[in-house]
Parts: sequence; C-alpha cells; structure tokens
Amino acid sequence: MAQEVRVRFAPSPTGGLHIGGVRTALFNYLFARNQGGKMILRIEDTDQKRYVAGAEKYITEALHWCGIEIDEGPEQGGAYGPYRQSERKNIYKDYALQLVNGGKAYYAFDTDEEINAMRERLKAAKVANPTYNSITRSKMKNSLTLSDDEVQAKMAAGEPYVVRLKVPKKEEIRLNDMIRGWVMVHSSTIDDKVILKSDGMPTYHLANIVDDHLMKITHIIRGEEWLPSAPLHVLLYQYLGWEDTMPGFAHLPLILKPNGNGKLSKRDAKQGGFPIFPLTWQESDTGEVSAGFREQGYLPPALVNFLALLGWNPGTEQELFSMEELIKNFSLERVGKAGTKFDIDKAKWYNQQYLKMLDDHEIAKMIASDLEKYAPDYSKPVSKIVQLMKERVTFPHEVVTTATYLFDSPHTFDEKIVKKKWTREAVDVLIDFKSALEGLQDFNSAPIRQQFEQIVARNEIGFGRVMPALRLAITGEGSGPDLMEVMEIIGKNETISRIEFAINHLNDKIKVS
RNA sequence: GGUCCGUUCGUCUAGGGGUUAGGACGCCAGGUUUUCAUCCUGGUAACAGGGGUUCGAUUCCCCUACGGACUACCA
Repeated sequence: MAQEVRVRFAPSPTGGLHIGGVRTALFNYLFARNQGGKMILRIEDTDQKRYVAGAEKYITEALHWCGIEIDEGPEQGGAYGPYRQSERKNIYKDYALQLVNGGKAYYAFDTDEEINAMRERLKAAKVANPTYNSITRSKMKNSLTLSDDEVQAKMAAGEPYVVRLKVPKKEEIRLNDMIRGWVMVHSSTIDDKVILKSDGMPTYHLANIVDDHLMKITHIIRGEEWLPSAPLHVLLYQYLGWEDTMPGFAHLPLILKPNGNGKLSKRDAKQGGFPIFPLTWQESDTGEVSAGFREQGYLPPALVNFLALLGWNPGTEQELFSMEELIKNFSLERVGKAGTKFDIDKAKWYNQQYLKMLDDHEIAKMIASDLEKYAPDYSKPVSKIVQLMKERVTFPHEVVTTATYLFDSPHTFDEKIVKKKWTREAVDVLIDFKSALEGLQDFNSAPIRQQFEQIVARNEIGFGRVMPALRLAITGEGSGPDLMEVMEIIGKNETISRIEFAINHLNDKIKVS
C-alpha cells in the first residue's frame, strides 16, 4: 500500500501572512487533498527576536477564511505534536548532539567579531566568497581545532557556542525537484551552517528536517527562495541517516511585482492600492496597517481561484474552479517554473464572476454594514437594490457605494453631462414627463417606462436625447443602472421632486444651440 | 561578486521538431437611435538574441543577454 501523503505549511509567526504564503498553503492543501493525504500546520517560531504576538492567530484565521482546512496543527492537535517548534526545543538538541557525536557537526565558539575578522581577512586576500566553511573552519575556534579538554572547559565555563554542520569539502549534492527536475550543487559552495543557535534553539535548517522526519512529511512544497538551501537539507537527511525516507521537494515559483522587477512587497500594495494580505494586518510596533483582501470585499473562492492559477494551470481552457474542482485537477507537474507577476485586475475579474454567482440575499447580508453606514434609515427591501446593482459591480460594498442616489437625492450634478445633455428640448420633455408621473397610480418600472416612451414619442424626439438628462436629474450622474428601476426604488414623490429640483437648479445651464 | 533557478502576447498561460502559435485578463470595435455595466461577436498583441543539431527549430543543445532567489546564531 502506498504511503499516506502528508504535507505541511510551516509559516513563521513574524507578521501577517503574505499572499505568497497563502498560495504556498493553498498548493500544499490542494496536493494533500488531491492525494487523499493530510495537511499539517506547523508554526516555526524558533526566532524569539522576530516573534510577533497575534501572528499565529492571524495565520490560522486567514487560512480558515480561505477555506484551507488543517488536519493537524497547534489547534487541532494530532499524533505528531506539539506543532509549535518552540515547544519542541529539546528534541532538536538531541539530534544536533547526535550529529556532533557522529562527526557530522561541531561546536563553534567564535564571536561575531572573530567571524567578521575572518571575512575581512579573506576579502583582503581576494577570496571570492568568504564564509565559515570546510577551509576556513580549520582556522577558527571550534571543536575541530580545539582539544577536547579546551572544549569541555569552555562549555563548563558557560561560554556561548553554536553547533555548525560539517559540510564536506568536495561532494556533489543532487536533488530531484518535482517542479524543476535535477538540481546539482557542489558542497564547496555551501558554508558550515549554524544548526543550533547559542540560545539552544535550532535554526530553520535543523528544525525543518527533524520535524519533517518526525511528522512523517512526504512532500515539501515551499517557495523558490528555499531552493538554494535545499541541497543543505539533503545533506542533513543523509547525515541523520534518513535518506531513504526523504520527502519529495517541490519549489514553487515566486510572486513578483506587477510592474518593474523584484518580488512583491508591501510597498507595491500601498502604491498600487491593492491588498497583498488575506486579512487586514496592523503592525503592532509601527501601527502600520496593510489592507486585506477580505476587508476590501474579495470573496474567498475568488481569491483562491485567482491564486491557484498563479503558477498552476489545468492544461484545459477552464478558468473558473471551485475548491473541489481545484482539488480534483491539481498536480505538481502542472506548476510552472517561472516567477509570476501579480495582476490585481485578474483578481478583480474573478471576484466579479463569483459575486454574480451569489444569491441576492447573501449579498444583502454582506452589505448590511455598508448600508448601515451610508443609509442608516433605509427601510425598503434590499434585494431590489442588489438585483439592480450586482451585475455591475466587482465588490459587494459597491452595491451601496456606487449608487448613493438610491438613498439620497444628488447633491451635485456631473458637469460634463450637464454641459452636453441638459438641453432645451430634453428639459421640455422632462417637464411633460413630470406632470405625467404625477397622475401615475401604479408607480412601477414597467408603467413608468410606458409613460416615458409615450411622451418621448409625442414630442417626436429620440429616446437617447432625453434619457441622459433624466438620468442626470434623478442621479446626478451620466451613467448607472436601469433608470426606470431606480425611479421605482426611490418612489414617486422623490422622483418628481428630483426632476423638479434639477429643472430649477440647472435652469441657467440649459444648453441652447 | 559567488551559487542556484528562470525567460511564449502588456499580464497569467497552453503548446511543442512541420500549428493560421490556442485560451484568459486588460485594451479597442461592433451588437446598442438609453448611457454605464453585464453579455455576445470580432480585433490588437508573443516564442529575448546569437550559434549549433536537423530537410525543417519557437520546441533539443551551447553561449550571451536579461530577470529572479539565495549568499545571517531570519525563516
């Protein structure tokens, strides 16, 4: 029987979850579900200096909002916990020790100053890439150069030390990435990475390998930024004797700036006026707020669909995928290699598509708070407004914000439209139309339209020459949804008084010609 | 600088030794003597460059250019 697929999303709780992280989580999730496997959430909080309170909660909430379900994690528990690395501190130390005892790692006592001095020395000697490595370690203060007694004495004296991996001098390290194929690196280009810090915490490299092994992770799906250190991780698997159960690697392409070069950043989001965080995130120290997709009105399935197609494609011409369809169709083979630019227009398009699929009453629920804000006294059925507006907006709140004239008479009139469309002939028809409305009993869109058509015909004028003026009078704008519906919604009295007001107010602006 | 990864319309991408190089977003035009939006139809627009291999290369190989990531006791 094939082994159960187990993947993990392993963020570091150092702040809000970036959209790239969400996509990584999503791809892990899709792969896991596609394979009938498990999705594990592991919190990588080994750096106490960068720990941000609230970040873990944010991550959990964000994943939940996106519909990414966690099978095992800090909240759910599971057979391989704990799922926070800070709570696993002792485990790592044992493995570090095992590596030292097996001659695969060593203690190092060098201070920052000593390491810097070494780098300066090498730089002066024109060494291309000065690092703590198989060559330089012989000149440093570590358990390879010091006698056992000296090492013991230092440790007994409480001198701080780290554990460094003893990377071989000349060896080829290969790994078969599921997306990129074979990648080969010479060990001489890898430095003797610190695997256990002086505070007793592991670095990413050790913690990652140990946890993935202990948690029986079968596939490591992560961002491309990890590709350069992947060979180091392979080496670690070899040294720990876990090579035969080493997980498969899949390094995802990065998400890049929409225009220009480099990877997507908070700055781009600010400048472009679009979110890159799933939920709004506020920096606890600076108070800086980053907009969230959720708060901007993006629908989770739209974001998920957009993100899934950022780097992956189904190989067909289908564009719209529910989570179930994504799960069914997902495969790592169809993930691209090249970095992808972030295109918010496409995200908006997806949102529009999903918004249209929503029931009116669902949208009505979503805009309740907006309605409260813009029209607290509004008492008519919201479903009418939703019906009228939903096909023309991208975000739920726009149902309210782009049609404020549904709740309040216009305060201003679009100057350009006034200049072009507020004509003598149109105003004359409007006067006629107004008095006709006064006698109209059944004030619904159909009879209103009928009335309007009759008057237009009677005046022997084109529909299009009056309509813009009427719209201007009713809404103050030059464009919008079906006007007859708008008049029905605002009601007879309001309609008449708006037409009246416009005629008086714009009297001296009538276009003659 | 070094190591590694990458490069098809403006963007996301399909394809793959012989194709009118396909789709989507965006943009433009038409349907529309009622605008805007939706919708439908159509249009615009791409194989980074140079060498090979081959009857034939966008596809395979090499080089160059460009882009990206990494190069911490951060993940």
